Amino acid sequence: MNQKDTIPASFRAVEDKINLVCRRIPENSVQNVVLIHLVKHLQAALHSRMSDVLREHELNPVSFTALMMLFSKPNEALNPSELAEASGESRANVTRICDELVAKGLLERAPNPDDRRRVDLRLAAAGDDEVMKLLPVLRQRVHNVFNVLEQDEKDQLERLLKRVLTESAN
Amino acid sequence: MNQKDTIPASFRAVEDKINLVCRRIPENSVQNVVLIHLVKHLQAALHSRMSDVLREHELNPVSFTALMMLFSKPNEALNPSELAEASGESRANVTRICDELVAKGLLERAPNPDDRRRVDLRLAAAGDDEVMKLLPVLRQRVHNVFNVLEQDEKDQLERLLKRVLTESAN
DNA sequence: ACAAAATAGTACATAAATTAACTATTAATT
DNA sequence: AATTAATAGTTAATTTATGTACTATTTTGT
Repeated sequence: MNQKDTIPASFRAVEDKINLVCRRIPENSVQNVVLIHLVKHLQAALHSRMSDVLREHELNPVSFTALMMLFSKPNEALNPSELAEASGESRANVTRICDELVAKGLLERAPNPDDRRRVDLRLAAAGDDEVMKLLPVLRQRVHNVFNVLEQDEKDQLERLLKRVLTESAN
Repeated sequence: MNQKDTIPASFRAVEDKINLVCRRIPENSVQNVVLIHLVKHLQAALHSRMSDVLREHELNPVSFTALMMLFSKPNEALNPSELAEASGESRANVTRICDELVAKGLLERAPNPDDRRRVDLRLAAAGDDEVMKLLPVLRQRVHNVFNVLEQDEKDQLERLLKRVLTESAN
């Protein structure tokens, strides 16, 4: 059976048009363009699922990721530059997100004792609770979509994505 | 050799923290969370690369995608709902993007003769030219990042992404 | 034939993110 | 020691996107 049949109907419209575009300009690789759009659509679907869960808690995927990254090291601070790198956001965006999370009582900022350029960020107890509460729901409603794949397929997907990311991130 | 070594340094920070999070809540699958973040980071890297090319032409990835989808069928109109589906954007966003593209002279709107709810969208000649000009540059600077993979690896990546997208898009 | 449901597209208030510039501070260079 | 370069974080203007509600129109159901 052609595995390519198992795609959402909405992506078929995307793929059909990419096929036609690449007929008009044959030097393009249909497959490369399809892959780009697959990544975009999958990211949007994952983002949407996360948003649906987090909206009720007045959070969004970016602010939740920030909390989760701080949750990883409850006894250490991160600074905004580290958080920017860990969450894939710009430093300006991290400032904005931290403003919101501090206002919600989920995160605490403090001056760094050793370097006055730096700010120490720590999860507040309420933030820790929020992550504890939300991660199981996210596992059910978002993370588990990957369980449609077998273990060896997940391993392969991870390797392939990492190689493309390495190539594209410089 | 461990293929997982070939990741950008910036993603190592992500993966390290995900590992620590999943030590605190062991029911989570490190790999599923890693996969979600891989997709997010890859999408951001691809988006950034596209933006770098398109910015000089006062376009962005979403407006270019709209042009490209119309470019696929130069002799037929699309309506905003079809374009929304083809580009993975909301109908409200498509209205906004079309406003911009009409203002730039790259796209034309007309009433649909058969159905007064509908609008016909067509590429203007200038839009056609823009796509012709930009696709080769995008191929060089964006699409070709996937050429780090062998053909069978691209096939596998496509299949796996489609299966996860099918699972997550409903 | 008429009413109800659904679709199409837009408007607008609000949310989210980017970009460039800035000040303060530390690190590196001379 | 002094100067230059780099880093850290923020600000604010601008860009991009969402969510909800709306009107107009067509389709569906009775």
